[in-house]
Amino acid sequence: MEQVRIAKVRLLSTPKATDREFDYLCPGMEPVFRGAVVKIPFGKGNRERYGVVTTVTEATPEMELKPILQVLPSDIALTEELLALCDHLKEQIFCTFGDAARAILPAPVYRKEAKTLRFLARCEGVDPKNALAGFRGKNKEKYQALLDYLDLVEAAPEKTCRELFGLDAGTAAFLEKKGLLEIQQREFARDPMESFAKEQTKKSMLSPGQEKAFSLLREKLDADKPCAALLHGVTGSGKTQVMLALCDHALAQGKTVIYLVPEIALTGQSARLLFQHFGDRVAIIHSALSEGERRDTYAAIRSGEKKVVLGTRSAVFAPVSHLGLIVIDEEQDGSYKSETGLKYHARDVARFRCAKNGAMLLLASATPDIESYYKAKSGTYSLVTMTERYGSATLPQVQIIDLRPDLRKNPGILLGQVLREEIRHNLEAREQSILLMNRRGYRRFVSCLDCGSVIKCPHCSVSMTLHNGPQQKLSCHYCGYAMALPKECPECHSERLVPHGYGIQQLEEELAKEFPEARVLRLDSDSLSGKDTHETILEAFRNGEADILIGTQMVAKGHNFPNVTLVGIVMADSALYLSDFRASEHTFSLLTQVIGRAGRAEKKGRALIQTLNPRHNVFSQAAAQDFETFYEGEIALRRAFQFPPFCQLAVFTLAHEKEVEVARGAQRLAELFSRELCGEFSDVKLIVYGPFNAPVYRMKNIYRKRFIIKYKNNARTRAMFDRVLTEISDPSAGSAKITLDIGPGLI
DNA sequence: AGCACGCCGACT
DNA sequence: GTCGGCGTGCTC
Repeated sequence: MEQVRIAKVRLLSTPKATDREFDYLCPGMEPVFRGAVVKIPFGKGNRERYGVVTTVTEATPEMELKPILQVLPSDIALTEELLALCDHLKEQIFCTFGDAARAILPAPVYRKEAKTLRFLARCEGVDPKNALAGFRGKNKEKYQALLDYLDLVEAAPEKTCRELFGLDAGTAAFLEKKGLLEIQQREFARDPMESFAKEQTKKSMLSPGQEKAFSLLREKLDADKPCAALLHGVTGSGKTQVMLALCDHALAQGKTVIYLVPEIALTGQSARLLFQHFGDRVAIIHSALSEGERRDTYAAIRSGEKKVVLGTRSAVFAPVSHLGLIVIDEEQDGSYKSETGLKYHARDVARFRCAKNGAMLLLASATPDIESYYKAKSGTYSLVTMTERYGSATLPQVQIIDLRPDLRKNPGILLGQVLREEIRHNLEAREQSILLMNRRGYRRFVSCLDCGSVIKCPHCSVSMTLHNGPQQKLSCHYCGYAMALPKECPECHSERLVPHGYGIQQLEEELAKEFPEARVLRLDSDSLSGKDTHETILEAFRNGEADILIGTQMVAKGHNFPNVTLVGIVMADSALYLSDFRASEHTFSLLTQVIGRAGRAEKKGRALIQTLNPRHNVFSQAAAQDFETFYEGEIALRRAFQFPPFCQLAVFTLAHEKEVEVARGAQRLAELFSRELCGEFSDVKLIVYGPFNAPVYRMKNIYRKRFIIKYKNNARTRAMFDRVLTEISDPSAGSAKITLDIGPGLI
């Protein structure tokens, strides 16, 4: 037998069972090399699939091999470092090699779909009430539900409609032919950075405090060894200038830089400043890029044309060479953990890449993640602290207000006496105010006065949220299903349906009643529509077009409003009531950030925290911006109750549309855990909690149960997880789908 | 995951 | 009758 060139190929899109190497014949002419992306025939139908070459050998094939069809341009190919990253992610988060490779590669490499997205929309002049009069058959009800839904929401992505109403592939086309709905091709969003001027801003001088932090960090960077540092600075201490100076220093040494920002910040003012600072050298990566733009950006980074990559968490995969520095700004932000698809944490990917490249990882925050701060305290990271506010800005004066006396006088009120007076004062002084309302716990729902039932989403186990608009509408926060507010109770046909709970609309109404002359802007996901984006609303507020800005978390993040002198937190407790072990941490971080919005310029700021629980330490600690004390209390709790950083957390979730299948899978998984822990893996130390119903047990018609595991991350534990995952995927264990989330953001 | 092949219930 | 539903088994 003759020797031929054989490439070992791993598929880009594949389940666990085929996440291995397949042998293919190399074509005669084109060079095939490790890391190359190739198109190959796969399966009985020889369908074209994409894969990554891991090895090329000369050998005598033992069986008939199929040939590689095409080798993609070499500017796509994965570098050694990125190949190693794929292996690392497979090992650490139990994804497939291909899952990791797809997170790195731009989508057009492995998918050739249009850039458009299919939407279903209602047809002008179609009355859903009698549109289906001539129809018979079992699907009539589904079609009716779809048409009613489209009538209410105007248009929705086809995928959503299919999930909600269980439609099959041909239905949309069928109904379109009947003239009952319209199929639209919509473009993905445009690049929000396109309009940003590309002029470079002048460099600002560093203050003595900034200079000190900068030289400490520069020293670490210049050592050219893998290292990590945490830059902890109070809000307004000017961390950004320090980090930019460090980026400039790295660039001057011929190194490249990845600069990560939280999801919500990328369209904001601060991102624009970064963009302008780096000018032509920067490539920007975010979710709104079209696929073509993504491909071009990838090539520009890979070729070395762009030396800086600015973006949200996925930018951590950017194919830079000569990586010298990865910056993670607001490192405690939850958006660095991906909760869908590939469930990675950008910080972990960054640590791996820095270690491989002898680069520096720089984490920055005013309120670091407890786990990061622990690493800094215990020497894993260098800790650099900035304690002074930059320029003449001073910390706002903070009052903690007990709202209970106000509530006794006026049940249901949102603005207490003190906050009202402060708002009035600001209106008279022509200064601006921000009111923050935490979204969680602030939702309106509808229940029946007679039978007491709450109107629930037919696809999810949650109550529907009431929205006031031109028409009163109920919508589901989890699947997007919407319906008109019914006239009568679906259970008992009583007409006494009443709204409960408070929404941001109640706050708007209270303000309108108390301060009819005040101009109020609202920023939350409901208020965003075609022309009103985050950025336009914030810009309008910054320009003084309103006196009061009310909103959710969005108002707290990194915006600089020189004329804002009052910040009110309407109900500071709401995030504390979550069952998550990070609830205090998130509350501290949110309060600290929003308090920092007041009085950034020359004017002295005030902040008011309204609460039902004024003696809770987190409020006084956030008021004093005393992270150190907060941390000491929090880490003691984590140690006592064995939470991260003293152990790792993982969540196994079983999902299926049939409840019995989920129960069966959960029982089987429980058996597997106890079998392995008593048998082959008896040396593994871990604690299994569960099964529990997921916080939203049924979502989009899928039931979910889960297990929470506390464990130590080592090769033995990972081997055990792998064993359990393999066994549960066996058909005899049932058909429930299993997913594993390592280091969940929220539990 | 796709995609073949293969065996049963509704007409869209 | 036949189109299309999804169960089962395989992929160099």
